[in-house]
Formats: sequence, C-alpha cells, structure tokens
Amino acid sequence: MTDEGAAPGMLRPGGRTARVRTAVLRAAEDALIECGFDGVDLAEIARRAEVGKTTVYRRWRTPQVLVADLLVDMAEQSVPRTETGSLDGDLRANARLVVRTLTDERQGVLFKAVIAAATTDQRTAEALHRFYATRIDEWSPCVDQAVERGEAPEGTDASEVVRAVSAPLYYRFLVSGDPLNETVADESAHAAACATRAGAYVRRSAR
Amino acid sequence: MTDEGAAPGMLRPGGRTARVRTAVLRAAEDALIECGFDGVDLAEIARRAEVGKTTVYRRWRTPQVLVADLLVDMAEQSVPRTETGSLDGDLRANARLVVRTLTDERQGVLFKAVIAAATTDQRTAEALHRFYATRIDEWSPCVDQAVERGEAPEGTDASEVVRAVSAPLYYRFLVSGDPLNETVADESAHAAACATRAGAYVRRSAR
DNA sequence: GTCATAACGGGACTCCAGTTTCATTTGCGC
DNA sequence: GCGCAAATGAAACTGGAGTCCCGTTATGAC
Repeated sequence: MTDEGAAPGMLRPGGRTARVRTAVLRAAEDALIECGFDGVDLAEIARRAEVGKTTVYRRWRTPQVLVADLLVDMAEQSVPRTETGSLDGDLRANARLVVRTLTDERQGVLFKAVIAAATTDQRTAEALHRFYATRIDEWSPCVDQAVERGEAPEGTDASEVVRAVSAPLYYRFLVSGDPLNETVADESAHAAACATRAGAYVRRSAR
Repeated sequence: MTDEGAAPGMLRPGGRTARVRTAVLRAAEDALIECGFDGVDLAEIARRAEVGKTTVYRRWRTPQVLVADLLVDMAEQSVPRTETGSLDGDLRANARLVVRTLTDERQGVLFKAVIAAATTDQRTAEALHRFYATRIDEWSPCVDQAVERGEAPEGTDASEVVRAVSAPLYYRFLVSGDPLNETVADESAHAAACATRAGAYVRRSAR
C-alpha cells in the first residue's frame, strides 16, 4: 500500500472543482432536456459549461456516468408533500404530482432521458433506484398516518402503496404510451387506496 | 395520384429483400441482447447478417428505426394465454408470465434495450405502444370472462385491469429496481384483483 | 427468354467523438 | 506567501461510425 503522509493521490474537492461540477451538471440537464439522452455530446456540454472538454471526459468519461451524477444531485432536492387528512386525498396528491412532473415539457423529457441512461448502465441504474427510494420514503408517512387513523389495515407496507400509485403512471409514460392526465392520476390513486383497504399491501410477515 | 400500370417507383419486396430483412432482424435481436441498445452498431449487425453494411444503413438508417421494425416483427408472434377459471388465477398467470419474461437473461435485456430505444425516438415509441396494445388485447378476455362469471362488476375496463397487473412489474424493472420474482407477481395480480372487485376499474361512462 | 430497374455490395472517403500530450492554473498544507 | 501536486485547458491526433460512388445481382412484368 502506498501510504505516505503528504501523499499524492489525495483529492482536492475545493473551490474550482466544485464550481466545474455544478456548471457541468447544469449544462448536462439543459442538454438532456433539449436533445434527449442520445443527443447528448460531452464536448457540447463542455462548451455550454464553459469548461474544457478534456475535463468533462476525464471526470465523467461517459454520458451515463454524468447522468448518474446528475441523479445524485437531483435526489438531494426534496419536494414538499401535501397533507390532506385522508388516504385517498394524500395518494391523489401524490399521483397528481407525478403526472404533473412527467407531463411537464422539460421534466418529462429529462426523466425519459435519465431512465434511458439507466437501462444501459448499471451504476446509473443504481443512482436512479436511490433517487426513487428517496422519493418513496418521503411519501410513505402519509400511508403510516392512514394506518394510525384506522383507514388502512395494521401492517400495511407504506412504500409498497406509494409504489402502487406511481407504477401505472410510469407504465403509461414509458411502456404503453396511453395518455397521462389528472383523471388517470385520480384513478391510479383510487385503485391503490382500494387495494390498500382490502389488505393487498399488508406485509406477509404481519399477516 | 401516380397510378400507372408497369410503373417505376414500385416496390419489389420479393425473395431477396425479405431474406435480407429477416437476417438483419435476427442479427439485430442478437446484438441487442449481447450489447444492449447503446452497444448496437449497424456495421456490426450487417457483418453478422452477412449483408452489406450499405444495405443496412440505406434501409433502416438508425438503430432506433431498426428496433422499431423488430418490434413490428415481435408483435406478430403471439404468446398463448393460460385459462385457470378464476380472475385471480388468470391475472396471476399473466403476472408470472411477465416476470418470467423480464427476468429471463435474454428477453430482459432485449426489452430494456427496446424500451430505451423508444424513449429516444417517436416512431420506435409508437411501435412499442402497438406491441403492448396487442399483448393487452390478448389478455383482456380473461377479465371479460370474470365479469360474465360475476367475479367483477359490470362495466369493468378489461384492458385497464391487465395494465394494472403489469404496471408494478415494469415499474420495478425500469424505475425502482426492486426485485422481481413470483411472489411479487402474485401480489401484483392480487392487488389488481382486489381493486377490480372494488370497482376501481369500472369505466366512468358506465358508473 | 428478355429487359428495365429495384435492391444489394464492396471499398474509398469524410468527419467528428473521444484520446493523448503537455503546458497552465489553482487548491491547500506549511 | 511559498511550493507542490491536483485539477484544468488548448490543441493536435486518431479510429471508426456513417456516407458516397458505382458496379453487380436478381426480381418481376411482359
């Protein structure tokens, strides 16, 4: 092992390095929104970020890795959760937020690009999974509260319910291409609430 | 309209053209499975198909268009549907089939590649949507039969139920990265059945 | 069988994404 | 503020994906 005191090989994440990172991530986000994932060109991103292209290639190597880094950044920004006081209301609020995000001109394209990147690279996929794990954890409490209020059976797996709300929306977004709108959001939330009340999401260990 | 008898400009889809198409589609399928979508190289596919690369570039132009053509081909191959005699059983059979497909070494990679291609190209996306519309239509009858047996309420939207079974599975496959196995399949089918019985998928026009 | 031409194929060519080189700047420990 | 190495940047370089040209094959109408 090369274990020296004031060793070479130590990182130096101070001022400039951090500035370059944020500049490149911003440029990458813009580029993804404008061109989609396959339109991304690291040299072009370097130009936009006003950074040498060598730097971008050296630090991130591939578009996938850059997207993975962007996802780490995105996961840190939290979206406030609305509380309506009922399971149906909370799930509906969540479903509508998802639909608004996916149908938003900029965000929808960005999410498609990010998901496309994740299908072709394991590390990007892991970053994506962590991103959604974060989002799901943020919304789970509304199901736990419903359990406390007696709206849902004891032992209900909160994150499973939250996933059930999003799943049909992402299925339409990525796979079937069926329309996404507020009605669909409400129906998805309602179906999840029905299944929850029927005990479909009670953890097996608690049955 | 250019309606001539023995006109120039007419297609000639006979023997050789068709042979080249199937050879290239087979090679494309293999390449997608081995390298994923971003690893696809039209020249490489031409080599495998023992076809001039000029031909591949001329007829399909981009990997996305080639994948779209492959999807048209895949949509034509029908998968037999199992009938168990109960809504829960039929939906479970469907869910298990989907999980088996997505977790299969070859098919799973192929589906990821195809979905990735669809996120970056409109025409590929349309081919993908048609592919799933076909699959969903094939499974819808089992829900209609359940309605006839009185297991599900009158006016239930069969294709909506079938989508509801697949959605959580594809969500895990593409977005959250949570595990896919037979237990998950059964739970997804059960949740869809619960929501169906609760009337969550009754068409609005029929309520 | 004959002919016109759609479709294919080999190979040279182009162009640019990605790499390498090396000089310059800047963070950071003292 | 001094010095060293981490980090960046400009420019030259390279390899291969995609295009072009033009001769060859073989389909389908007669």
